Amino acid sequence: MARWLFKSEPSTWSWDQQVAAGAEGTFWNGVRNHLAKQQMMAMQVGEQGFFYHSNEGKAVVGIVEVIKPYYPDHTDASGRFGMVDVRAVEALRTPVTLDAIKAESALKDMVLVNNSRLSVQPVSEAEWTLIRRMGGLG
DNA sequence: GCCAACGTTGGC
DNA sequence: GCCAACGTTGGC
Repeated sequence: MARWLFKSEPSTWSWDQQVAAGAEGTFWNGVRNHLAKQQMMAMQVGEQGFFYHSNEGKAVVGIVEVIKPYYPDHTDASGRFGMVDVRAVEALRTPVTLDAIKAESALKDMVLVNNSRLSVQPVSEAEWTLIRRMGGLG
């Protein structure tokens, strides 16, 4: 099972809105980057990812699950990009900030640290486990 | 197909 | 609000 990280600006789409979308979830539209697209194409239903607030907050705040595999993004006029559907699984007890991630040497190779502009990223199993623990989840 | 110009993202 | 990094566009 691969692990992922989804980035969103709270002013565009926040964790609270994701939670409010409930079990039906929502589509993760708006990705216009081929590297991010490739991550989404690799996603399987049931795989989980972190929900990260960029700009404001700058922290991992929750966990989402992929509930629909890659399909065309109707908001992309060019027809080149697609999206997946995700639903909120649970919030971290305490958000794990970018500062905390950068301060943790075991996380120095995270894509979030090295390619901060990529909006959908792969996360290793070790990174997944550690950030979950830092966020107060067993 | 190269590369300069431009636009966008996101940390600071 | 600034600006570096990066991706994309478009002229050649």
